[in-house]
Amino acid sequence: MLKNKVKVFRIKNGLSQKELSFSVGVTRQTMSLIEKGEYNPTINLCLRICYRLHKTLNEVFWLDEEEFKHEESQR
Amino acid sequence: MLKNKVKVFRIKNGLSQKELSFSVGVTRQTMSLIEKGEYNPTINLCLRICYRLHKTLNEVFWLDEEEFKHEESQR
DNA sequence: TTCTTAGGTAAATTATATATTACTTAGATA
DNA sequence: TATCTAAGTAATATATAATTTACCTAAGAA
Repeated sequence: MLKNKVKVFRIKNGLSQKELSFSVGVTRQTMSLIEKGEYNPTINLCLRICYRLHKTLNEVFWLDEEEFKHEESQR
Repeated sequence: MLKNKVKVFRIKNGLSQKELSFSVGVTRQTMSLIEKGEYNPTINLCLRICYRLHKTLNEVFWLDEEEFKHEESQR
């Protein structure tokens, strides 16, 4: 399951959904769905969001799934 | 412009396109286009690729654009 | 020669990210 | 009472990520 901290970092940057979404070139509705975790955004958009929030991909997006909690399970 | 090091890390892990793509649940064609930088994959797929290659998002994907080379230009 | 693997690519299709429009609630303010 | 901003959400439409099928080249092995 895809997790993210967009909302937390957006508020820390003093931005509204409207401001952040305009700043990265998407609609407020899209940003709302991303924050709620109901979207699987493209990496390009994720990078634009991260740069705007002065954060890195690793800090903002991650997968929270059993299969990924044990990195050596495959291979 | 979206850049990535998928091909480099895939080879370092001793994987063919076929093996990596099957391992993360996409087709070989999709992986080929991602490696060539002609796709803007979803963050979920990027994360699965990274975990499979034992790398982080920050190590594999980034934007190479003028507007993102100067982080303080906006705001 | 033939056969297999690895990889590039193109066309058509499907799935889904994103946009558009619009309605809603809640809080702050005049 | 308005009126404004912020945010959630739903329906429909559009753009594009990803699939499917198929063809190609190159290299190595039988």
